[in-house]
Amino acid sequence: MALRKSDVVDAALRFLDIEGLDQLTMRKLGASLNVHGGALYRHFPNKEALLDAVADKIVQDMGDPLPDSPWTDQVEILGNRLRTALLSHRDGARVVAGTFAPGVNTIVGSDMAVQVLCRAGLPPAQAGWVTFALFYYVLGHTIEEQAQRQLPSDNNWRVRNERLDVQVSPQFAVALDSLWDTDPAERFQYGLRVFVEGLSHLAAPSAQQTRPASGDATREAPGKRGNLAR
Amino acid sequence: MALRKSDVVDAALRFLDIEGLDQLTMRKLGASLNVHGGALYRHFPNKEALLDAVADKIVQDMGDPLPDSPWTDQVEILGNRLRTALLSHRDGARVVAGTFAPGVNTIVGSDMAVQVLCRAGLPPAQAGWVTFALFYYVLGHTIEEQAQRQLPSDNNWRVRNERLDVQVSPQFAVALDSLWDTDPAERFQYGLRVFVEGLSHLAAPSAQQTRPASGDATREAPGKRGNLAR
DNA sequence: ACCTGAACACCGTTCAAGT
DNA sequence: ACCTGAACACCGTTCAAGT
Repeated sequence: MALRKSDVVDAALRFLDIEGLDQLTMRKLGASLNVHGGALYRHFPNKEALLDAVADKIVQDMGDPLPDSPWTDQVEILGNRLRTALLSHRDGARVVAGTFAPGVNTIVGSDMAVQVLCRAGLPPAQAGWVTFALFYYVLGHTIEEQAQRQLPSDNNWRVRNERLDVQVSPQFAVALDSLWDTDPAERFQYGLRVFVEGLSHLAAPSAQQTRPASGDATREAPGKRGNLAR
Repeated sequence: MALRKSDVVDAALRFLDIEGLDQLTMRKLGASLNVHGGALYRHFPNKEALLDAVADKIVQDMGDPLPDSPWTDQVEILGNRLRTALLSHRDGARVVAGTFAPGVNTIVGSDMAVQVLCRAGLPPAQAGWVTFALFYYVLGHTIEEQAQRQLPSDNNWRVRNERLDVQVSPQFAVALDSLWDTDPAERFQYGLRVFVEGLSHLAAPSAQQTRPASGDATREAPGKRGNLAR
């Protein structure tokens, strides 16, 4: 039979979809390949390395060529691409979040994001920081999506919140409800757009400096955007 | 002696600072309280509930009153406050990220963020989405900060990247270096500002509509998602 | 009510021995 | 080279029994 690394990764992905990350143990994964758990250590030094390989396979399409669109669209495409990749396997987001050592696909994808952001006018260092920021947003959002998807419907924030008997503002109550009533994709899109909107103002020299680029946040003169308060 | 819940939480926080999350087991935590591991189940139904309580204690100051500043500053203050709270205990970010059931302090803090964003002009639902987006960013950034802090210096992305022998762009190489050369606080601040900048343009009706406020992102660039549609 | 002692049902990982 | 079988050193959790 002679198992290959890729066989183990494929089996792990299949196992993930059926049983979920919490059930994925070396013994059970081995059993799904008609092999003892210990045998997997011929192919991976430990479970972490195995999951790193699984994570990198999950994000394998991130580096696909981008359409020749405005950079704002390209950033949104990358964000959506990552979300789609994470959602395409059960607990995919948690697996990728737990990655310790980035793999080839992760690096290629990040590189692509950095380049898009540089073309948008960001210095390379800042492009890197922003790439991570976007990554964190997508990961966090998708982890929550996948957690919510597997939750019994009587076990949500709203209910918990009531049980804890905390006084919350009416706005917060509405906000909480919207987490359960609104399509996750729409929520995701909104956050992504906020980010891109901020970038388009900080990255473009012409539109820059509506606020100081650095310095103490508390220093700024009040009232600049006071007209928004209602 | 008669242990209280708060004694256990305090001991867990102390244990965390000394040994880290990976070493925190029920047996060892019990031992640090001169008690067997099983005894902790008189105070918490399971380890998860215990860690939830620890997480909520970590973010206990989030709801402190905010200065009467512009909402942009208030958002940045909340972000910095959360980061500071997470950094104040070893593996604090990972503990909070693993929270299943939000506690009182988490709810109060979120509520505060939602209200700030509503005053900025966002509808409550969107304010909630944005609050989560900010939360994800801070968590992700801080988890990475704390991971980096505990890493041997020969074990970073740059080195890994070379070992994997992936071709990366010169911009990406610079970006990677900056992750190790730049003060994490500065990187954090930058991402926060991008976010706030985006908000200040999406939340204010007057400054809005530099891009469509809603709609399908795919609409602007036809065919771009063909590779994602599985 | 709170804790001990001991067990149950697992883990990840290692390694001599087989093929 | 790859896998088995069995062990090692742990886990979280439960529960009768003690105090």
